[in-house]
Amino acid sequence: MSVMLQASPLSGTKQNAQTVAFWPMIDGGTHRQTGESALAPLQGIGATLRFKRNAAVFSEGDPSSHVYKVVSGAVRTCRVLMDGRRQIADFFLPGDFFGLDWQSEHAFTAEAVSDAVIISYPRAQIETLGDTEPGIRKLLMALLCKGLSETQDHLVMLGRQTAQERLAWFLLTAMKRTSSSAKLDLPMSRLDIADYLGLTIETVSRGISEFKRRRYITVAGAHEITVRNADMLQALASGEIEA
Amino acid sequence: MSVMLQASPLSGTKQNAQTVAFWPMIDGGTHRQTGESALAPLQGIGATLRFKRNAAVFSEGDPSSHVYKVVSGAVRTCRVLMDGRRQIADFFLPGDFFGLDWQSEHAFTAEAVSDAVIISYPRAQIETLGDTEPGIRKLLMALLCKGLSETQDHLVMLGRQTAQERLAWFLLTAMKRTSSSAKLDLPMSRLDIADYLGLTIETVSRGISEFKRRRYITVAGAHEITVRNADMLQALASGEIEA
DNA sequence: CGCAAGTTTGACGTACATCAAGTAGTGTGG
DNA sequence: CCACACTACTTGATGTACGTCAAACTTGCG
Repeated sequence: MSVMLQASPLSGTKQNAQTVAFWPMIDGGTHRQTGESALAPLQGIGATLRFKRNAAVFSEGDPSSHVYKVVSGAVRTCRVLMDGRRQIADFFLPGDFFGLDWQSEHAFTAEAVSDAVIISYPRAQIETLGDTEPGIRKLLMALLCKGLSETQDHLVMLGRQTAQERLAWFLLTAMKRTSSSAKLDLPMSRLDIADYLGLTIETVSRGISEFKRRRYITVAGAHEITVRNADMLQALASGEIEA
Repeated sequence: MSVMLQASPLSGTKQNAQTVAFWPMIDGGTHRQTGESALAPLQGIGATLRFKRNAAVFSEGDPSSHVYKVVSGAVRTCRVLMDGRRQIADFFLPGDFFGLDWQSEHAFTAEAVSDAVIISYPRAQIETLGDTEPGIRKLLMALLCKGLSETQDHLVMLGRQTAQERLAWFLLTAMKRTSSSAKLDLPMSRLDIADYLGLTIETVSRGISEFKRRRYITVAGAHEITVRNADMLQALASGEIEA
């Protein structure tokens, strides 16, 4: 079982990629991906890695050698244009798989949003497993379909929604993902949210302040947001109601 | 073999879904999707359908019962918000497969951009074929990955590019898709382009006029655009150069 | 030919970006 | 525990790219 696959490119400390899971946990609970039963075959081929905040799990252009699963913390996939503009494609929370965009090379960079523990599965083994295990195949298909579907929703949002609508959509999506409790603990910064929604940090901040004023949400410490009126956010996000 | 699966919802004429392919053509040439060899198993399970311009192949919310392949003409997948705002997710040209977003229900509506001939394959049969034929499985996976990858590129464009950059990106993408000849015959209207790029029809038109002025392109009859300076378009699209 | 649909061009408005201060939070060392 | 610094977030003033409204022009089909 291989170790030391990754080193931390940003932080000066050297405590990355140190632990190997003997029996990596496969199922973190009831999360985004479908069909998470019958994953026993994945047991034993995963290595546990640790990443500090902002460390890269893989970079755009790297050969896509592994599939990853978040155990704790959070991960973002993003692309940075030459002049520094950045677009975040997705966030991944505990239980989520990522890195299966799978075109021989990664098209996006994956970074830890917060300190994170991640299991990596070698792509080659996943692929051969898929040939014999229909469950694995089904899972991969389901994950890809779900990813495509979510990316398409994201696309519509970026193409046609106003700043307020984007923000409402973001909060509702976050609720759905985190066991739909009204109390959200957002691991990402305002800048991350802005780059996910195709906005600036200032516009995100103003939007949140406006939602506070209208009592749609309450905020405690910038990363803890409680949704008080999901119906109004839903109406906003769907365009039933304007600004 | 079933016939009359679809009726034209828009046009008054009644000449839809009339032909059944005895041996449907599978490979329209060298097009977008990868691994188009070993598709013999698909032979014989496809039905040929005809659609008039703007007719729906399937609608958002319909059960996703089939996978489709464009034979001639072009197809768009789009979503319309309550107030009429529309976002086009993708265009499909001859040889392209679509409708495999495959989440039990279609998340987007598919419509013919121009009069089109399309082959439909029943999803159930595709799925059972996938269990026995590794080639089919690989193809589905490859198509999904390609779709995801392209959607992600689209996402970055919508989130972070200016109008001019979007337009340059669109023309370059169109070139790559249509055998990379410099002479493009765009089947879609300015409105379609606008809704694909997250812009208005006026902004698209102004952008094209500007490209004409700069001699990056020449235009004949609005649907025929010839790229004269792909390098400049590339520089614009990638952000090397501004407006 | 003649109309209708599609496209281009112009004048003007606005939502969001940019620039620029402030004001929390968060971690570190005394 | 507090002082300090640093980063993150908020708020305000101003600019601008693109949207909106409106009118001409072009194209293609009956």
